[in-house]
Amino acid sequence: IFDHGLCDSKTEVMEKWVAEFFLRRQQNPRVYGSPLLSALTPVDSDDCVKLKITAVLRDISNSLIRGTVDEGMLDILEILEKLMLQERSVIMGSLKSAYCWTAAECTLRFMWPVTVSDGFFGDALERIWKKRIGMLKGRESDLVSHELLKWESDLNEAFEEPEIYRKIRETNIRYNAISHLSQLVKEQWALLGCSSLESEARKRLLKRKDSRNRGNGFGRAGDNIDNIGVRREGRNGSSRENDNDVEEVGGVEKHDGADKVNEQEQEHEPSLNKGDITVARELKDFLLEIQRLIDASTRQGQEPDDAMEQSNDVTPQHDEANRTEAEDSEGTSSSRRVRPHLPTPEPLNVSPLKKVRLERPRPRRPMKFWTPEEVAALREGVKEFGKSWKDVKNSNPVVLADRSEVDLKDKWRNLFGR
DNA sequence: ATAGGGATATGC
DNA sequence: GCATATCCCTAT
Repeated sequence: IFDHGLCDSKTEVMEKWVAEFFLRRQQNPRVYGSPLLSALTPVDSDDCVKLKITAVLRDISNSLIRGTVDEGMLDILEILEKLMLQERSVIMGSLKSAYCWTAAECTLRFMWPVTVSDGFFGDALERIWKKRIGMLKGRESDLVSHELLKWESDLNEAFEEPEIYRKIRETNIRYNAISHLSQLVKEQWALLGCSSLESEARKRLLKRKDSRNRGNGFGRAGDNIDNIGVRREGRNGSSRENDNDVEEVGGVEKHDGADKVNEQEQEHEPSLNKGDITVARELKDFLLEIQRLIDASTRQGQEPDDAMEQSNDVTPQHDEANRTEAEDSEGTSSSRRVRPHLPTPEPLNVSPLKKVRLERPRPRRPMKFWTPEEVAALREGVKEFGKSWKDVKNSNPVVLADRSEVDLKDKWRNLFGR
């Protein structure tokens, strides 16, 4: 930072980088995007939009981890849409679908009573579909998709027709909402690419390499460098969820064997490699230390520490790694790494010698003939999605509520097959 | 997840 | 008994 003469705004830059670091850490569902951002000094530059998107994605991920899909999620999705508009990028299909199914799920929550009149379904329709989505329509938002309009009409119908109400009530909307949201998050993380810290590290690494090469008389063309940087950013960014950033800085050179241009050069410069890894490791230790402090101050009165450690981190490997490194940085200054101890896995019972059926065969589901309406829905669906029965069912979940994907396939077979 | 074979229900 | 529709099981 100092080298780049950014002293004036150095706090801001630092804050942004640290914020970005925390927001991108997957194993940390205790960091909340919007509060973290609002705690920072307000800056409104272009890269700030990127940071805001990162914060929004963190919030969505957190909600998904907790398993909550509520109207707060709709708020977040609307914010994401606005941010995308600011970035002048297109509103993607995944965002539209996610919004649509989330809205449906939010309405479904109020359909727990058996009949319409007993509950708050009417209120939900009013609040979510009339007011909220009415606003979207008002500003001609791209979030208003065909899918969304279809749901709107289906739900309005359900208000009048008890039969349709029942069918929607029994549809597993939640599953669809969650998968669309996951898909959205995945796409967006990929689109964001690598973190500021990481791209800065790459820039400086390449710069150093370049100056060395010139000294050695290799003389790689200068324009090469930018190309390499850009290309890598794209590729890495799209193939990755969000990992620990610092680790990546250290690993930039290590797990990068695919890039032929650099492969040979690396072997000639082991010292550069080593230095960078050391710096990255130190930085990581510092950040872990900071995080440990934050955790200690936010976790008061929530749960006993031990339980926290185990329940919050998703994978046991990460858990172990974090703990040992944290101990290193606070305890003795030796760089000795403690081997993780993992429990011996339970042996799986996979003997193929005998396949016994423990459960008695299930009673056959009562037969129901296909109504012309259902057949029409099936035809429409196949016209649009082909033989992707999952999509066909989703294209009209209300009419096809009583039919499984296999049923659709079977019906199509006896309509046109063989 | 999907395709195909097969079992069971329905209608004549 | 036969044809057709629906539902179930399982290999890919």
